[in-house]
Amino acid sequence: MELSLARYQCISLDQIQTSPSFPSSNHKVLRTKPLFSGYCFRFDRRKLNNPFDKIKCFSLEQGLQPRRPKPKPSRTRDPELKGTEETRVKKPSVGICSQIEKLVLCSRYREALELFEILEIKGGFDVGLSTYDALVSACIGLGTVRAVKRVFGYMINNGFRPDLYMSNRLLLMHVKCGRMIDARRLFDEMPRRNLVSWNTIIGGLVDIGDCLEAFRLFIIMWEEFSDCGSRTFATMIRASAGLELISVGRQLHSCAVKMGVNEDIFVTCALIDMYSKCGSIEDAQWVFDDMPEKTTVGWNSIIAGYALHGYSEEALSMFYEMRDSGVKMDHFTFSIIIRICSRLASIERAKQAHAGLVRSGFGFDIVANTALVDFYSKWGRIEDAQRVFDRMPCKNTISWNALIAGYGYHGRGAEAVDLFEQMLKERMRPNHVTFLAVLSACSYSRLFKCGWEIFQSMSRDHNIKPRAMHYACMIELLGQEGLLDEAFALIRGAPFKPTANMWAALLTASRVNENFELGKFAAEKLYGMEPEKLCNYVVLLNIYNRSGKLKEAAAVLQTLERKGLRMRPVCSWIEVNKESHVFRSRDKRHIQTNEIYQKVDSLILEISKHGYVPKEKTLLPDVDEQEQHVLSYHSEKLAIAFGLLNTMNGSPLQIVQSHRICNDCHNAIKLIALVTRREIVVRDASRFHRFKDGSCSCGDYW
DNA sequence: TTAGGGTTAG
Repeated sequence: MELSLARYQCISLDQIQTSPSFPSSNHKVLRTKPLFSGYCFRFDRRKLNNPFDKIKCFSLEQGLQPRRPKPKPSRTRDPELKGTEETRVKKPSVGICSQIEKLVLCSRYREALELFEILEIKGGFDVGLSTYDALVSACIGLGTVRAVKRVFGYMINNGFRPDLYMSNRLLLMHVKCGRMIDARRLFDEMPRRNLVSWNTIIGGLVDIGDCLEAFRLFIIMWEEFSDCGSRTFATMIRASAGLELISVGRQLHSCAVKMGVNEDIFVTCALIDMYSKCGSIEDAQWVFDDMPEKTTVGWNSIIAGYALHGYSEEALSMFYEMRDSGVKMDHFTFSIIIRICSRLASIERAKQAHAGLVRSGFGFDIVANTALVDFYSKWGRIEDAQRVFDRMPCKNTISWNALIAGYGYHGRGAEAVDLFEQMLKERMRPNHVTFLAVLSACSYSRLFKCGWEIFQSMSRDHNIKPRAMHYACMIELLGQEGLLDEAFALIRGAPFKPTANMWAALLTASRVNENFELGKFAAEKLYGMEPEKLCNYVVLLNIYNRSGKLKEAAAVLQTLERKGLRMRPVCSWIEVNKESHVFRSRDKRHIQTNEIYQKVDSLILEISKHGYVPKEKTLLPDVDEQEQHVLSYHSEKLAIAFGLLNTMNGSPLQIVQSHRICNDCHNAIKLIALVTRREIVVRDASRFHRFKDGSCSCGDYW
């Protein structure tokens, strides 16, 4: 592989610190000299300030020579490489210990730990290194904190002093079971460390997302060993991806080439992933094309890369290429494909992926099943989502979050809250996403009291500080209750600077409550905070238009034109016979316009018999009398009418919208589904828009 | 000598 020197220039810690994912703490810019600069890896030695004062400047040049074979280790037995004698003066327990070891060999970890209970209860047994090693494997296999505490506690109580090998195993056990604080303490207290110890702790730091600390340790490690292998490179490339720093990743790539480890399969896959996560799918493709033998992980990485960049069709065609090449698919492949289907709204392909998942023996995989729960709930099949969830043999917080959010999307807030309570009863720890899901569900279903109680319990009972999105949910909830003063007070009382999302939620609340002054205030805040963001101009424009401030609206339009920002009126679309049909409110461009309008009129008449009364209140002070009529021809109703005219009786309709559905359309569509006996699914093109603007009246833009 | 690495879900 040829590398251009010009592409692999200079990284420095200040680049890391200015990356979007770097925590905005008080860390100073410490290093202006590059970590790696081209092929001349030399640094001035100088002392650095806190918090990295332990890092001394170092020279990488010796570490970048082609790898020399390591000298053979001495055959002399190192006293530290053997378990201490203290472990050998106890009661013999050969039977139990060998049974534990055999169970672990068969991956029957739970049973092994059940047997270990006998040793725990009776105590005083002679437990050998191999048994401790097996118990560590059992803990890693199960991944439970309780098992780690039991095994580690037993070792300490029995005076076991681990050698370097066992110290590394214990370190790994803590890392893999999510006990990073203990792992770090163990690592810091290790009398001797080798490359395995460093790789283990650095890998753990990357796993928990502390990539900067991983880099800090990597630098110290390099100073200590002047060497590292492909394992370290794979991990550090992953850390660059975590920090979204392509320049760092490129330099590591350069180093890997120089050290001859770039063709290592782990390094290659990490590079593909790093390039795609850092925004360069072209580089990812380049590394992938260069792979001498394309493995399952390689394919997974490149497909996930395309999906990440929004190239869902390309990702699917790569998936078909993978399938045709005969490479085995794994549970990662299916998880990625299900997510792509979710984006493409392709129920047929998702069903095929679901069937493939089961056929390939990954039917119980937690990640793929969670992706399925998310898919089915987003696409209007909450019962299917519930079924998949119920059949999952093991669930984690993410699985629960997917289902709770699903009930939320469906306006079934009470069930979402019930699920949340059930989750707590089952001792599953909620995280900030759980609260976002349940608070959004409360917001959609207008469960004010419930939402407020859950919001307050976040920090009180679960030690989770509410973030801006949680505040935005609460502002929306307060707004729905007409409590605008309280909503504004919540923004002012937030322990951080109000974010655009929070102001956007207040804006929506103001519009719903017809408080134009507060709405304008919130919109101008938004405008001031993100002057380059199109949607804020659009929100402000919509506000001005609706309040009849035509001069101000014209000024916003001029600004947009000057900046070259283009906006589109809100719209809905439906796919019929593999062709998308896009509708705007009062749209009359479609070839079937007359039929569509007649269909809408007949539908409105039909659902009126079932109690439908157009009741969306307009916020316009200067609304014309035709507004009620306009409501009938909102884009989603036109799309549904078109769908009913052009699809078979009984087949489901799927409508996608650029915006959030209004109450009137929501009520009308529910009744249309009832009278036509059709399943109708309406989905926001991006659910992240939901706090931006609660309206879908004609004349709005997005 | 053993042990440490890459891709997935909300």
